[in-house]
Amino acid sequence: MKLNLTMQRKAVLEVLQHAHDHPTAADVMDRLRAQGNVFAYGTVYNSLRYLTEVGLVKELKLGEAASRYDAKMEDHHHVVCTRCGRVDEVTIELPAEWLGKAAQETNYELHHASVVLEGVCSSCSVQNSPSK
Amino acid sequence: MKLNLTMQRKAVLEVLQHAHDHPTAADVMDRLRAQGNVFAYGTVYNSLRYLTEVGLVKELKLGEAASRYDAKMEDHHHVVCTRCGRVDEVTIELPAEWLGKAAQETNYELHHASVVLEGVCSSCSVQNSPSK
DNA sequence: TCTAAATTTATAATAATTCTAAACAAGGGA
DNA sequence: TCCCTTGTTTAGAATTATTATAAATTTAGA
Repeated sequence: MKLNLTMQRKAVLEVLQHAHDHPTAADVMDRLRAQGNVFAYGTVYNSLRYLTEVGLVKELKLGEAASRYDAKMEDHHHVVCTRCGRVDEVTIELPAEWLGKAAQETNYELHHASVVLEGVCSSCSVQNSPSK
Repeated sequence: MKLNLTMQRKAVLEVLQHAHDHPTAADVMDRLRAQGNVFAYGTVYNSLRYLTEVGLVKELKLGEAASRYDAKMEDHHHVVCTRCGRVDEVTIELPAEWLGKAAQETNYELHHASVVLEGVCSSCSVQNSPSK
């Protein structure tokens, strides 16, 4: 099964590779449009699915409505700012020891771990606390 | 602001308290129906939101389409079986040291951490490996 | 070149959830 | 008690993200 990168798939991949954030499918669509590539919605979703399947991008489900996509393939975790919604990356790895304990507790054969942290990012915490 | 537990909210809460799994809104709806409580969908969602806001239940976003709800309030993490979709709990806590490093790396003020592990549960791994 | 398979497209469909407006209920004064 | 305000439930419409469908198009291989 060899890689079949059509021009639309290539364009989607490039958007993700040049992004320094974590765009949703709609974001990807917008950025393609901005550069003159008008594809059908289905094509963008299809491309994202294809690229995910062949392992060129990763789908992030961070508990928001929409999935985000990421071309950076090293395994990493994420922090979401509860004030502004910004998402940043956490590159340090979960201690193997902790994963071992979790596997033992649950009796699962673990394949993957994903941590979503929540907090307030530095720019939001500079502004005075919310009134609420 | 005092607690306002209407009978529908109470019924929803009770379903969650008696559940030993992690029901979705639709599951809650079904269980209510099964016991003769037919509420509007909006009401179930409303109740779940209210109960979450006052801190009696927790909304779990595990990367599936639908949110799951849980009346168990101690903080804990989850494992999802990639074969059968079953969800189990992980009660061990993330090492504070790791969280500290994450806070340092990201420069966030962290409030909450949620880990979603993926793997194969014991009953699925007993059955011979999938053909795929 | 011809054919079969894969892909794109536009659009319809689905699933989970929220919104809306009307009807209802409850509680606190006058 | 009656009235009024406020909050809640209800049914159904609306929204959002995503997937499915079917026709048209492209691609690759014989």
